[in-house]
Amino acid sequence: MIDDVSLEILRILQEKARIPNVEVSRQIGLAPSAVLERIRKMEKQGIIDGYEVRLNPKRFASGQIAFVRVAVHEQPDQTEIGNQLAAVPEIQEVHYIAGEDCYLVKLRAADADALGRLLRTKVHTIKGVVATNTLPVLATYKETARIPIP
Amino acid sequence: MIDDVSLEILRILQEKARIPNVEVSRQIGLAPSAVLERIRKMEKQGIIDGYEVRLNPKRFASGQIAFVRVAVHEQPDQTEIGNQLAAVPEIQEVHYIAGEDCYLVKLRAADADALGRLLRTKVHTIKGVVATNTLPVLATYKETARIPIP
DNA sequence: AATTTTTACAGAATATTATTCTTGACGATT
DNA sequence: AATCGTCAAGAATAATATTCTGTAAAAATT
Repeated sequence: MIDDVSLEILRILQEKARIPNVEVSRQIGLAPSAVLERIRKMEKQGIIDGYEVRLNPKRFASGQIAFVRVAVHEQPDQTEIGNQLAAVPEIQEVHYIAGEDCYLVKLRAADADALGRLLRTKVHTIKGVVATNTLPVLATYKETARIPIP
Repeated sequence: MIDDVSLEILRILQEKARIPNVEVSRQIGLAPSAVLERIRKMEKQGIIDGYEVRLNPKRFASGQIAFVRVAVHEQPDQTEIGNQLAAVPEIQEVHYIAGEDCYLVKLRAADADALGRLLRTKVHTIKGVVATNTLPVLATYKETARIPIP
């Protein structure tokens, strides 16, 4: 369904989206129209979700990262709580962890105060949920995630 | 140094990089040449690090996510270990955690075997380092990070 | 305060690229 | 063999990027 040529296109776009189509076609040795066709197809199929700018976290950091473990007490619907957490703009990632029966949430907050406020007003207000363990990040060596723009 | 107009440009590119420059200029009501000038400037300043394709993790997932806590025993140079972890291609993120004296590493592996092999061959071979706690992810509700292409 | 310097932006001209359309080749299906 | 669908090349046209020049406002310098 997705062949080596399309994978190669994805690899190129992963490094440098926003380069012209002809440049991609030159790199993989295909006509521009053919490459365009493949890209449009993957966009339609939902494989390609979009394109985004990669910001330098050291030059453009709005707040510090923290990982928060979120425990679930009552669980009427597991999926529902995940979606509610995902809806909080400050929360970058929501993962449900095997074995630990909790979510691991990655977020950004300006400082400790903002983090506390965020947990109180947007996390603990979700029914049956409590943040049990916060891991503030001191330094980041590699991060490919989207950085929120204020 | 970075004003509201540039922030607006970043917001647009965050949602949809790879839209034409003229479209950006239309949305913020500025001439294309002016927008281009601002973008090039931010690229030079290192605020913009690049552009990448956003892949749909549900449609295009190569392996499962896992978070691994990596403890540091000997520490000749803290930064050096962070960089060594960051150099492993399968590792998506490397964060140094306050208070816990460890790294929190996010990675992707095809299955449990591949995860074990990865830890044995590429993590434990780093001197003074040991993976203490692996949190396999069962479900992900939100993720903005880069997905590795096989 | 006057002058220079820098910065931001518009507008036009040219170079480059995107997009569409047509065509042909190849494989699979009937 | 005929038909269908897929894939890709090539040409033509539409759209866009990029560069250049000029101008006005803001900073910096004297």
